Amino acid sequence: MKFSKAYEPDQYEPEIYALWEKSGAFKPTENKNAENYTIVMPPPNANGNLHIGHGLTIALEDILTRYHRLKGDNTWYIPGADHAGFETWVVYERKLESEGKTRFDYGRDELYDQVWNFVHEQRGNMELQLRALGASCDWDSLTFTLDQKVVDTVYNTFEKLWKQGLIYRGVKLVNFCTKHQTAFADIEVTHKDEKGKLWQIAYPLVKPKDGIEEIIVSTTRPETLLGDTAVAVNPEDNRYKNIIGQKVKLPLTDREIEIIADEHADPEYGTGVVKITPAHDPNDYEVGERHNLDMITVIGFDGKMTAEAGANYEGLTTADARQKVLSDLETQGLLRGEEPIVHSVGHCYKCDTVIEPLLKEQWFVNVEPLARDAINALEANRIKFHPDNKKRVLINYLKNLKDWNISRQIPWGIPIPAFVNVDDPTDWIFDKRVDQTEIEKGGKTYRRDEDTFDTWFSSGQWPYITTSDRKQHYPTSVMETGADLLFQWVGRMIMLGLYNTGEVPFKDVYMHGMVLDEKGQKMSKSKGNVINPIEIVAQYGSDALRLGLIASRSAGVNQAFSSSKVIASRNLCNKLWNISRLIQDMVDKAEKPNGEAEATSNGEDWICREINKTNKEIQKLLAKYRFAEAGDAIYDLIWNKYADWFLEGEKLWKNIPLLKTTLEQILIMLHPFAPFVTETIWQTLSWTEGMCITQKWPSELKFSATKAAKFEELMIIVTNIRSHFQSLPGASSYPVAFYDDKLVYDNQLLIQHYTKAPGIPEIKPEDANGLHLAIAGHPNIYLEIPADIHAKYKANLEERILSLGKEIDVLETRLRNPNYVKKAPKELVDETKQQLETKQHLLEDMKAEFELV
RNA sequence: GGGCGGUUAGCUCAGUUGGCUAGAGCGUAUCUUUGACGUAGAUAAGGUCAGAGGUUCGAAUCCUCUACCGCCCACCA
Repeated sequence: MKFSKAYEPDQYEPEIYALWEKSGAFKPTENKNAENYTIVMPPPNANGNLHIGHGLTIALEDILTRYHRLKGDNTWYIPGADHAGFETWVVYERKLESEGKTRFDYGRDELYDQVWNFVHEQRGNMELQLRALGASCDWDSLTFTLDQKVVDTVYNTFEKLWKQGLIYRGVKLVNFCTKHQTAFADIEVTHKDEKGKLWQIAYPLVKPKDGIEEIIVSTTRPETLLGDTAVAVNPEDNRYKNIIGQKVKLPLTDREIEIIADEHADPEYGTGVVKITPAHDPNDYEVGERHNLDMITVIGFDGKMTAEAGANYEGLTTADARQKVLSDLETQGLLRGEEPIVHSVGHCYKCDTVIEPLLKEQWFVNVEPLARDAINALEANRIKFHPDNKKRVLINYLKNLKDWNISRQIPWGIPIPAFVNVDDPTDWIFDKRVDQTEIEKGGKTYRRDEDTFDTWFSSGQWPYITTSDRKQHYPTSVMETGADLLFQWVGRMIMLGLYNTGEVPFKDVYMHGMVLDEKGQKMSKSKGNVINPIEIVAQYGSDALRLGLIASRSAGVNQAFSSSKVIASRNLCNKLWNISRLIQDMVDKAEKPNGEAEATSNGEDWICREINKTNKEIQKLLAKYRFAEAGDAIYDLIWNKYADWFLEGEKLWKNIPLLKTTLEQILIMLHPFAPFVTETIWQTLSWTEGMCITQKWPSELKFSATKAAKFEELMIIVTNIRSHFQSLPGASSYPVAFYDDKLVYDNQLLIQHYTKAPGIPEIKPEDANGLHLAIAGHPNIYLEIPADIHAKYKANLEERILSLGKEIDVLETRLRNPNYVKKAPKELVDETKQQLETKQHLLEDMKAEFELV
């Protein structure tokens, strides 16, 4: 390969990825003396496309992976693919719908096979996209969430929980989507504020007491009245105290229900009287349990009124039933008013259907013991969180966690291995023969439960399932995922990990925030503001996307996508490409291109020092997951130090061995962040061997601290001269005269090269004239400028004297403060003194100059 | 109702044991047809670190309060 003028990522990226993959570089090494480093990828939807959030996920995880691989750890990045139970099901059901079919046209096994085929036809896209993002994961270890080993582990866990009595079947109020015909966990329900009405309805007392003939309840859902089994008032509410225990006649029915006392009724709200419908409201359900009330189901799973609602209402939708109930009450004179209110209503997060709380028999996990262990582990700091505050948030959540409904009524998932006796609905057994709808056991016939597991029940076991072939990699090193998955995923992995293995599933948790659109809005298909990572890769390159995504981003915080950062990153790749092109050119032209890399000039010592510094900094920052700062550090090194100063100077010196070594070090250090361009360069350079991905992390370069410091002085001189050249009228360059200055004397050529001054003449002190440069430590440097320009310069000098005076005041005030001198660290005080001294000298020089001009 | 973030340059944001002159990218201004790069180089302008109070020799950073923006959880008859 040869270096073209500009780096064009799309020409190299696919080949480079193939090179890595074929070479086996993604496989974990098994070096006994090395540490194990393991990251499990949050499995993306097997048949979906990656979104920008995946871009960030992969960038962060792959930086860690590549860094630890370079450091020599046995590094294992485990990819996954998610069957995405409900998500995929929704997509498939839509497909059925478009074909004029419904799920009820098929049996469960048939549907399962259909979706399986559907997913496998679509599959592979996501995996290609992961490759485009550069994920250096071990593809042979890819685990699909329906793989046999997943199912086996999930069944073992279920059986263990079952045997220990932590699994129970219960009738509870569940969040039910009548369109998708499935229940949801509380966390999966989206609440939205909506305008509604609060109706007042009179319930007549059966036997009027103390002049009270009726009580008025407030409700937003009149249709549920048909399922009322009590009316509640607050026990402290004096208005109703003496009618507690009385009966009221439930309108539109022939039932009589009791007035009960319960804290749930808020005397401040509405009339202070609440109708209780245990079968259709979570709070009422709790009241019902406390008071042992009947639970009458008046709304069915189809979203229509049941027979129990009465012949007048049976078969109506809830909306129609509401209208009818209202008009019937109106007719009977029991409707006493309505007022508009805003209240929050639960919706299905996929189809937006209003969630009905319905009574349903489901499998539940008793989470109390699991949560307790998880809380203990968290409080004992066995897992470190980034950002730290997420840990407390999680503990808080776990403390209030309710039992976990793990049944879902969708065919696409892991079947629940439970069977019920056909003759006894309370006789459930655990059995793994889920491929049969009916089994025989002990002379009895059992029918399979048609439900599948909640996705999080299986993915909550992900870390130990995926590492089962290399058990030394469990617990994993870090779980990196989106902050939105703290409860549903991270929390469950910790609970189930501890339960099953006794160990925490990972040592660190790093949670990234959401990637918002450029205006800071949440991305969504409906808003049309979605950014496709693969398009960015095509346009700017995979490395540019990564660097751009991690730039200026800190843990746990939602941040806007910034295309300017992506462009800046693309430019960095191009810069590095051209740096390499220049060095390759120098190598090609060199007479003796080989030899020991050694710093032989101030600038070389300086760059060695800076490379070492950046090397240490990157290590320190990555250990703390401070990706953005690590990226900044390497960016600054490459662009502002290596290219602008060191390489510019090397155009004169051409220390080929050092150029080669320093370039290699930079390529390796940047490789985790920008794998493609660094590898492409590595493969293109004439002298490098092997692959960048499998190099060793650079060791320290030798340098002289004194010489490095000298170069810094030189930089100040150069910058000062350049600044004058720009600001002086006419904006041209002038000879730089000096006397009695060894640094300038030794570096005349270099100064001329950096400043483009027409000459650097050494003069005698008595010949000194022109513009005197005020540079601390270098009092004898002059710009030889014409007299008229010199005069104009005076005003500028005056300003600078004033501002320097202010700086000196600040330092003096600080030193005059006895507490500062007493309490601040000595080094700091000494440093301040030193600064003051140099500035005072400088001021004297400038004042003297001012007199002269 | 409970909790968590955020408020720093025109824009998007960094800034973690409190300590040099508060940084980056983009944008802006001026200059540069330097044979690595114009996806470039050089120089520069631009900040009462949301507001008020406190702790400290010293606060963008720690504490208290306030305002505004965003998110999460619970509840909403």
